[in-house]
Amino acid sequence: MTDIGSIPKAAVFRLSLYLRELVKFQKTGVKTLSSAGLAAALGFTDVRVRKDLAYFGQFGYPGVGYKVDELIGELKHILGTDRTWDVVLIGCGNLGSALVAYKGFRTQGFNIVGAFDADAKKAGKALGELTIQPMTKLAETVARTGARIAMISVPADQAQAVADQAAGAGVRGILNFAPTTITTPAHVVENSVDLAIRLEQLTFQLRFLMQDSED
Amino acid sequence: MTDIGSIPKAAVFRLSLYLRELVKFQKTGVKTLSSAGLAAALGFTDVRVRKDLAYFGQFGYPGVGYKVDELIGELKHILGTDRTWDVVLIGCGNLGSALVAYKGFRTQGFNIVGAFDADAKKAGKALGELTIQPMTKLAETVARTGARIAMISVPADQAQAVADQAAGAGVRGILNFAPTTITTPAHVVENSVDLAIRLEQLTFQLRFLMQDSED
DNA sequence: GGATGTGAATGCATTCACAGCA
DNA sequence: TGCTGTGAATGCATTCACATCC
Repeated sequence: MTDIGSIPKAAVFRLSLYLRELVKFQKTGVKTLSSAGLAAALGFTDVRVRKDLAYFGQFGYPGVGYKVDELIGELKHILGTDRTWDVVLIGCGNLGSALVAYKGFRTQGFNIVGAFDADAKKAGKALGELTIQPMTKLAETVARTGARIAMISVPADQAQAVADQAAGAGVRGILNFAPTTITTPAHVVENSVDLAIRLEQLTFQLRFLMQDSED
Repeated sequence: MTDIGSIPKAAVFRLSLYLRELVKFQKTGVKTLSSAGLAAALGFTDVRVRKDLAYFGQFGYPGVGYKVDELIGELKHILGTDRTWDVVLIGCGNLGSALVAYKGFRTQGFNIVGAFDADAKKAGKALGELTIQPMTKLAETVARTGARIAMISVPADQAQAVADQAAGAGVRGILNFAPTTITTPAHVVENSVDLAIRLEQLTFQLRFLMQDSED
């Protein structure tokens, strides 16, 4: 197996973009696609596509290109989405509710199998097809379902405590939507998505674009 | 004004993390902070913090560190959040509803001033304190409010059309939550957030961490 | 001919080492 | 002494040029 340390993180991210785009091509009946064709759809160069794929193996056919079905299978295998992943959600506020209802997870093989909230008053209430459970039930659900991923959408000041509980319950990957930095043990992978920061990055670019820099 | 082209994108992103962390320090009454102190809170090195800040100016005091209040002001100015930004939301499904309700935007100075949906049946319905409007009203609202940012949370197959309409209406920045690549004119900045891809990146790391690689 | 795959060169971000200031 | 700010060195990602194969 390829050494994960030698692979640029950016390349792995682009792999997901390639997969997303390939599925679109597949739906329109395209059977075979060149690196240049895939690159054009994403605004990249053909070399970048080939170099990214080359980190993981040789999937193409010289003179022909890539077989769409085949490459989709390979990318799913590499990214780990050739199987289903059970996920628990912690934090059932506005964002958490949207995450449960978001259909895009299911189609990618992510299955939310439990919803939890620290607020005891929420326990027992319905959230989509799930019933909100108190945090005391987290470990039990993780053990029973084998869920290895937690999505955290709690207020910033609770995020670290909740992450600790998730790690303690046996979760191995955390997607953190709380607007704060959290730390996890070495055997738990953590990724953060801060929506406000994403807007902030946009305003930075906008200030230059709009030349209203009054210094 | 600093040349935006010479500044690493990653550095700008970290600026947002610094700001977020500084506000936390401010709340606990910290008046002065060294680059090492700020770095430790985020798991970075002190040099990285200083180098990132140095792209934009000299904000520190040798032998002392950085004055928390002052640096917060500088970072907000750099990032463009020393003012309020009006934002329109396009796509009032689950995710869109959560975005409207998300309090984190308001506290960073982002104000959602209009909610739009292509589905005519949704027009007139309430969404938080807003009333959902048909897309035909988009240009008018953008012109009236001066909103320069659009958040797009529509299905993938509508995203490009909606982005075109937003650009046509005078929007200059787009935060795209639809799981697809969209293109915009040169004078419109675009950033994408694909929630499923974020999970996918996590499973990639997990497969290696959990050593269940069956090749 | 038309495409992939890859060593070599380039360019960019990070880290190192230290000058300079309070 | 303690800390910031920065030129120089390193390391990493991207691009270039081309060997290779259908």
